[in-house]
Amino acid sequence: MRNLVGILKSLSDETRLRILNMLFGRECCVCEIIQVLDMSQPRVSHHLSAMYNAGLLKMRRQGLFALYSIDWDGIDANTVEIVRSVRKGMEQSKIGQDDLQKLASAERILPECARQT
Amino acid sequence: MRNLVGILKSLSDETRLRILNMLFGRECCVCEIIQVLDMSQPRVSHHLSAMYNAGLLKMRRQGLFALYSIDWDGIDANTVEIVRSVRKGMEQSKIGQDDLQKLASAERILPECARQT
DNA sequence: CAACTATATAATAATATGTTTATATAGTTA
DNA sequence: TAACTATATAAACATATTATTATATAGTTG
Repeated sequence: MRNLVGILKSLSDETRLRILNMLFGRECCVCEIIQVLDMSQPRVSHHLSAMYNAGLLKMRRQGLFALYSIDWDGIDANTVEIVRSVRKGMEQSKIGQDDLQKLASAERILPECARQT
Repeated sequence: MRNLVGILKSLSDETRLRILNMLFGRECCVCEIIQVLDMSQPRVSHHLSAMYNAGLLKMRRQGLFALYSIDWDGIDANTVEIVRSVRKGMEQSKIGQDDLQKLASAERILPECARQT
């Protein structure tokens, strides 16, 4: 049950639901999430850590990039159902739809890096 | 989506999951919940209000008693699924099982009232 | 290896949430 | 209606969560 509370806690935040929504579609790197949400890097990293620590996400490195995705194999059946419900909820929301739209054109570089190219 | 966050927030607390678990079985009055959880009356009332305000619970009065129950008709399909998952999670937990056991022998009187009988 | 990039972490400040204590209210009963 | 009971609410305090700012680290490239 402690675990269940932990999962629910890690999901009870708007920013985290938006991140999760992005990850339903595909693996994302931190800078893509930063661009879509238009939030500071530490803020995004912090929320990713929270979901990672709750056991919701997994991460792999690709060079400098940290690629996050949903850890479908690591979560139990109950959690899967909760996460699926969140997905449905986000699909119906304007902000969730907009985020996915933006994600489609996001790039794996920070705005600053883009300037220097 | 705001609503979804609200639902998840109202569920991301151990005490509230325990209360919800009790309400899966049947309508409960506040003093029964107080007895089972062994918590102060304002504390229990506060958590009930939180779930009530989130739209998860409904309440009816029976004399002095306030009877709370899950508002199955008031919550949307997605929320129903989340709540069902919570139920499964609680069924598997020791504390959830113990609470239901205690609830079976709880009475609609506060310990203080009992003494005076 | 020096400079750089993407990300993480620590420290701090801001905000929200939960708990307790005290008090109010709605309904009951003598 | 006065005393009582079950519950709600408000105020004050304690704790937890989130955001920001600053700094560290891991990996890359010249």
